[in-house]
Amino acid sequence: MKKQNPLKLEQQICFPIYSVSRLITKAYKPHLEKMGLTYPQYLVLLVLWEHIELSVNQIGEKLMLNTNTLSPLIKRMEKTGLLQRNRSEKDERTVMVSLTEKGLSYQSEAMPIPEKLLHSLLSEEVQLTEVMLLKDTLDKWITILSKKPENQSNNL
Amino acid sequence: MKKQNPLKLEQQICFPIYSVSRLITKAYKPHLEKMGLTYPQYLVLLVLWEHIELSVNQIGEKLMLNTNTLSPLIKRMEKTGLLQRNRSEKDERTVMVSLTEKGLSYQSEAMPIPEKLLHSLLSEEVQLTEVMLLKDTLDKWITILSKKPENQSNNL
DNA sequence: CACATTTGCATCGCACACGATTTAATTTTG
DNA sequence: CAAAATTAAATCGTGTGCGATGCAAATGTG
Repeated sequence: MKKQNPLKLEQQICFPIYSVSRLITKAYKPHLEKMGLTYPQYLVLLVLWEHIELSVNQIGEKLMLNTNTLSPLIKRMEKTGLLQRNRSEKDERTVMVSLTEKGLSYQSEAMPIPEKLLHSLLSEEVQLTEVMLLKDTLDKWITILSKKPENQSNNL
Repeated sequence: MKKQNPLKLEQQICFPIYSVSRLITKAYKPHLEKMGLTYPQYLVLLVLWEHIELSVNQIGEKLMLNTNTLSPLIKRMEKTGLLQRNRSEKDERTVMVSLTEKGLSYQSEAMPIPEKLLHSLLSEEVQLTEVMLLKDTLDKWITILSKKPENQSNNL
């Protein structure tokens, strides 16, 4: 009933999450590279399709990424013409990011991707309810895991 | 009942997995860096604690990583004295990897980590059964997702 | 209002991931 | 057995993640 050896790879919860995360990124790849996108770039587009304009920090909050990751990523996206960066007039420190026509236009092409991938996953083995349940569980975990970053001594 | 906009970040299953994966890695970090380990290095140790000796490819199969990721990673671990690399005598192409005394000795120190992190996650909100269920689901997904790598047109 | 602190972004360094290519050793085939 | 094909690692280039640091603008404080 109890775990015999907590260090056995098969018994760890961390490894499946790590692997599935990479496998899903890999599944997105063929669809995204038609648009010249990487998976994190696609995530940035997702939030910008929902918001006309966001600062680098605001994008970072939504994706839980810091500027040290986002700054170069956004600059690469600017270089490929997906978005534009503008210093805020109110606060010169802030860089506001907004999509170009090209970035906006990719929305229609990207729209069917998640559904398509979900469909190819669904089968007798995997029901939609299971996917929804998984998502609910993970969302809850995100809340818990991102809550205690300062409690270094005992956090997960 | 149905998804209204499949491109909404909150409705995507991919993003929670991606985020939880990174959050878990972050949770491991303070424990692992006491030993000077990164998370992928810890994974390599996990499989080598279960097997006296493995080739680079065999480690890659278990962790689903290719040699272009593993070769430098393993070399870094060799440099820090965790393991040794030896060309196989039977097949000069194969590099056999085995732990040093130091690499073996880290097992006892690493043993309590997964349990400790699991414990800090468990609460009224998160029951052990939920964790087990999540793991079962993810394991099933790994099987499905890693099955059709050549079917590029329609895979997830 | 001067000065210390905070904030937003960028940069640097390091360690993955991973597609693509290279090199060397082994196996297959004619 | 020699040439072709396959295989195991390594290498290269690009793009993340992320801790640490730097810098300039904004804010707080006396």
